[in-house]
Amino acid sequence: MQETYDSSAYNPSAVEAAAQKFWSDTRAFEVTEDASRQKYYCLSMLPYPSGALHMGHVRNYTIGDVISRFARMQGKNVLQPMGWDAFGLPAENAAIKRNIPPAKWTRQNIAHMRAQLQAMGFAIDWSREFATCDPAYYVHEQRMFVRLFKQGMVYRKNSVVNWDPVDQTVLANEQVVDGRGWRSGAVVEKREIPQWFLKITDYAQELLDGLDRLPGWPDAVKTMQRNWLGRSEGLEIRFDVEGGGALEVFTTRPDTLMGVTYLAVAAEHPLAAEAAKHNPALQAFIDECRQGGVSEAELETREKRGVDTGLNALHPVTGERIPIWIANFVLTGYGTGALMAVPGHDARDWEFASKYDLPIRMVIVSDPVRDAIRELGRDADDNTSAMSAALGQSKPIDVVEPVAAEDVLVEFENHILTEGPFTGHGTLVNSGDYDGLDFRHAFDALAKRFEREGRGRRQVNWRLRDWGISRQRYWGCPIPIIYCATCGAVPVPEDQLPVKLPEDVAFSGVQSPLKSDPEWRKCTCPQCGGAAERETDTFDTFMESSWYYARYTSPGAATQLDRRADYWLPVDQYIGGIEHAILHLLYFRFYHKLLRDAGLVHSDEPATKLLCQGMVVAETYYRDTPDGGKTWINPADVDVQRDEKGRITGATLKADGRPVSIGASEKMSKSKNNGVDPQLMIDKYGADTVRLFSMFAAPPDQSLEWNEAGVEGMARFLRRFWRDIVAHAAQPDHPRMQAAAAGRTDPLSPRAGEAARKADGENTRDEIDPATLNPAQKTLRRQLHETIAKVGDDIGRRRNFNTAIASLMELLNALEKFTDMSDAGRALRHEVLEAMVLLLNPFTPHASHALWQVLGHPETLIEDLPWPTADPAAQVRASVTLAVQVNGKLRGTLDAAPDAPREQLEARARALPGVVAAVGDKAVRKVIVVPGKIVNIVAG
RNA sequence: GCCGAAGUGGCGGAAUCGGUAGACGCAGGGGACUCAAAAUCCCCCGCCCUUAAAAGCGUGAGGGUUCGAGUCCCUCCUUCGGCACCA
Repeated sequence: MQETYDSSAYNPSAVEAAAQKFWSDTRAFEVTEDASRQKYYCLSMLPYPSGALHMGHVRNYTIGDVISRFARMQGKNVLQPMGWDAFGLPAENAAIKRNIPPAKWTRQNIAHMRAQLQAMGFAIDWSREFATCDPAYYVHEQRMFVRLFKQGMVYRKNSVVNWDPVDQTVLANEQVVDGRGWRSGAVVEKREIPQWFLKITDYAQELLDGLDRLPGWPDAVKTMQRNWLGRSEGLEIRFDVEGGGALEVFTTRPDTLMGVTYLAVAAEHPLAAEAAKHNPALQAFIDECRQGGVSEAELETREKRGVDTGLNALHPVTGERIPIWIANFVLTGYGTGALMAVPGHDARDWEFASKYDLPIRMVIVSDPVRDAIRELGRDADDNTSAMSAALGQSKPIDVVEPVAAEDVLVEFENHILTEGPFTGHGTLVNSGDYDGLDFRHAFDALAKRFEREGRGRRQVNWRLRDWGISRQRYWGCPIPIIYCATCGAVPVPEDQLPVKLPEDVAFSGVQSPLKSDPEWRKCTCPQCGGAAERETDTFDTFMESSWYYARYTSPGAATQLDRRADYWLPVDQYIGGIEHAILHLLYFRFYHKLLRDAGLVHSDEPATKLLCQGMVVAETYYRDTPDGGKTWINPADVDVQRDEKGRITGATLKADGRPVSIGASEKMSKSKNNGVDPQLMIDKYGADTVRLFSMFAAPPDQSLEWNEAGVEGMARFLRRFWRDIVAHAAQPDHPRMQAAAAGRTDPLSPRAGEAARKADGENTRDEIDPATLNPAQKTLRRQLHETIAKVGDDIGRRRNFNTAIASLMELLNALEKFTDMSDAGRALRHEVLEAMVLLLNPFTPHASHALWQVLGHPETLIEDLPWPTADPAAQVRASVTLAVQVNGKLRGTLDAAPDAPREQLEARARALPGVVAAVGDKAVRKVIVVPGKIVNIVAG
């Protein structure tokens, strides 16, 4: 490479262009399978091409890039691919707003965002790139669907959606705001339509068990998935309905059966419709329940309400009549759509019963209450309590303090009736033959009884529901199904796939072009040859994002995957936002098992390690508007005022100098106008500075607050580092620079090279001899090797990039204080700077690419250089500082050899003036010595 | 409502296994350099009391365990993420 920039001052745009050109010219990051090397597949969640890169993307892909480059410097064969999650709702919205076909809008966005990713310098193998809207991609998805259809893994059933009665269209949950359509403002209705489902519940147990074999996944994600899957063991019990019919309910608490005081069914339950036939008030309530959206958050936060149907069920044990209510919190499609309510021992049932004055019956008692009852029951003559009698008490003995025991019981009962339910496990009371049993025994006894009577059975229930994959939208992958009047739903034959989505469409309204075009759907039945119609629904976009990771391994394959997948899979490190903890990551795991069962992959889980990064937030500023709203002002347009201690006292708009209000730090968004455009930051500071700040400002799993002053701090650090290296390399007689030049083959531009080329290079290749170093040199060298160890550990094991960068800053601070210009001093400085260039490379690859050359090396791919190794010998300390405490409070410190004996440490600690003063004339009762850490003297 | 996280100086954060709370950076104060500014460099910087030294207080709130708690346990508060059709 000839001189293209002046190396004396740091010029990010020239440095970055040169490095990127080198990577691109040498195809540095294109990889192939190599059985001789350890593979490393580092994957970041693929972006939705929304138009431009946002800070969340920058953060996500920088994390992936740091891990990828680090892994490659450790000698691994690293794959880091990129693609586009191209189908989805925003393209349809853009189409309506801008009058541009979704396909065109999407592909324009991809082109722009690809260029932005390249400007960030990510080490991506671009040869594997694809967009999920490419027919060459989704054809395999359609084939897989047909395969699953034939296996019986797919079925069609009615399911409820948000219906906008004005726009006559199905709305996404996101498009329902306060129960109304976002565009029309009409009150949304629930509507049932037939949809396709994938039997993810067949894999529920495996998805649950698999979590235990994912040590590299965050516990929070695994817990959320466990709870989402929601395995519960219980009984399904049939309640006969008075006058005919029956209701099936599922309960995990059969032990509370005798406490059932009402049953509740969903408004959509057939029994509700039956009861409402002659009851207008009931019908009105059912109609009311139809209003509003279908999201669980909306249903669960709604006020719990219900109406008595007037129908009664018969208790399966006592035959007692139990009222049946319709309740708006009973979800149809979960379990049986009906439940038994036990207000004494369930919080929601209790709330409902209190509101509608339904009876509350206590049938489970805690252990202390049980003991009190037994105490009372010892004297059966004096005791008429049904509960204690029921507990099977026998031998009458004198009760020492009957009043105290009675009080416990009364208090417990009162608490349930007035304060709230007892929801724990305990002992059954008021339960006839089952009195005195615990949860397990009651469960078993009732299960046996109902199984014998044919009235119920043990059952495992899951909260997880099957995956509804139909969407009533245009911009998605067409579902390859043909509807024939005689043959029913028939999958499209293999040789007719893909069913291509027409891309050149007018999309101005709310109706899908697939549905409004009478021609597209016309076809013939593959079975009988008669006239038939295509499915006009498309797949949920989670379908595409569930297997893209596997397709990256087999670019261009005619089949969905080929043998190359076996080399790369599973993913070694997956990185994405925590917002995907449940849905995407569960579908991703599910799909991998489907691929496995089709023989396409040979592992059980798609990714061994997972990192969920936090959001990118920024401060918000606003002014109140006369109509009570707020005008949000971008942080870039605001000046902040501070007092002499640096505290913020106010903010003003740059344009008019008048005050603006300061809001909270929130996720960057259009609505709060607090987004910072990564492109502006790259243009102003360079990609390396942007990368460095986004890794330094917070650990990856926490939210990151964007702060431009902080970005300037990173730019300062890089300029200092640059300047120090240039100054060091400019010393014409530098011994190590000569050594570096000796091994060099091509001419280099930086002026360090000029000096280096003049040197003869002889007698200069010696390593530093640690034995001859003076104390200051030893200290710096120790810090260097401690830093090497820490940076590797922080990146590789802890994934704490912020502390890795902090330790590199500390090392540079120490180096700048090290002014030793002897040969040994300069050689040591050279060792430090070379190591720092390599250690910083994952974060600032462009600067490292250039500075490596300034240090006298030929232009090379730094990722192919070995990661520095820490020398344990260099890290040995002659002495350590121990904290000395008296009663846990710090009273002094002392320096001692790391292996100093306990007695010596104790004696020296007790002699410290601060310790003497704190102990005073108190007796020393105990001394705790933790070698290398602390001495704590317990006195008093 | 349910599930999962997080709360530490003026700010972002550090403290990795229960062992000196505040590394590193930002902001701020003081100084050097400069005709001046920018850039750069040096010093200070948790709160409180104080001339100073020293003491005291301090990790959202309240309890607990421990020689010792930011870290472990219990209760509560606040904020954030998810809740199946946003991606």
